Amino acid sequence: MRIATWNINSVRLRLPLVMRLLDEADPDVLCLQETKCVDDAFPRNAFAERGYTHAHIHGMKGYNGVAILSRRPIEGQEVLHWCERQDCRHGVARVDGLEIHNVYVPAGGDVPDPAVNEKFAHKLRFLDELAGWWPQERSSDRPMVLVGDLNVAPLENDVWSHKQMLGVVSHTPVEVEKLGAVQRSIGWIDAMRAFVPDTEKLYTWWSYRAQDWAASDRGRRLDHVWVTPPLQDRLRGIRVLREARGWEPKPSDHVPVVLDLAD
DNA sequence: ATGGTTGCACGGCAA
Repeated sequence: MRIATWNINSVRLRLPLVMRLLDEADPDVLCLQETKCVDDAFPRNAFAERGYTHAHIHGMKGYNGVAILSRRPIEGQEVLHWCERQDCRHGVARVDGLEIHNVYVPAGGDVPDPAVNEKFAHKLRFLDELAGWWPQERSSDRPMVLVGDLNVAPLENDVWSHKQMLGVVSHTPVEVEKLGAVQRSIGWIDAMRAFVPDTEKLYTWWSYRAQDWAASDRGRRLDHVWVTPPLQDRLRGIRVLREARGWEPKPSDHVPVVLDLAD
C-alpha cells in the first residue's frame, strides 16, 4: 500500500501537478491539504478518471481544506473539529483496515507569542487538543497512519539552521514540545526519520520568497508521516519528492512525501 | 534589519 501526502496550496490551480504526481508516484491513496475549495468545486472527475474513484473531501471557501483520494475502497470516513471551529483541517478515512488521518495544523502567524498573536495561540491549542484526543479515543494497538502538514519542524536537522530558527514560528521550543506530546500520546512512529537519520537534513517545504529555493536551500520539514506500532514492521520506504518544488508551472511551496507499507 | 512571494478573489488576509 502506497500513501502520498501533499500540501497542494489550491487543488484547482495545481491540478495538472497533482496528476503528474499520480503518474510518477502511483500512490494507492493521496492525502491533500490546503485544497482551498468547497466540496462542490473539488475536481473529483479528474481523480476518478485515473482510478481514484473513492474520495473523502472536506473543504471550505478560500482557506484550508483536506481531501483523501483512493483507488481502494474507503470503508469509513470521519471529520474531526478542533478549537470549536469547523475549518476543515482533519479528515479520517479507513482503507484496507488502516485508519488514515489527514491533518493540516494551523501555521500560527509570524509572532511566536500566544499572548499577542491569536493565530499562534490557536496553533498551540490545536496541538494540545490533538494530544489529549488520541489516548482518549484510540488505542496504540490500532493500525493508523497520520499524514499531513503539521507546520512544525521538530528536529535540529528539520530546518536549515537550528540556531537561527529557534525564534521562528514552526521551530520554537514550545511548538516542538507540543508536537512531541501529540506524538508521544499514543506512541506515533516518525516514519520519515525511520529511514533518514536525524543527523541528515530533511525538508519538505521551501519558501516562495527565496530568489532561488534550490541554491539557498533554506527548507523546513513541515510535512510528516507517522504510523502506530502495529505498522512498524510493515514500513518499506519513504520518498520525499524534492524535485516537485521545481515542477512548472507554478509549483507548490511544499513537496509530496510518499510512504510504502507492505500489504 | 528588512523584505522578499503566492493564492483567493478582487481587498486584504493567510501562509
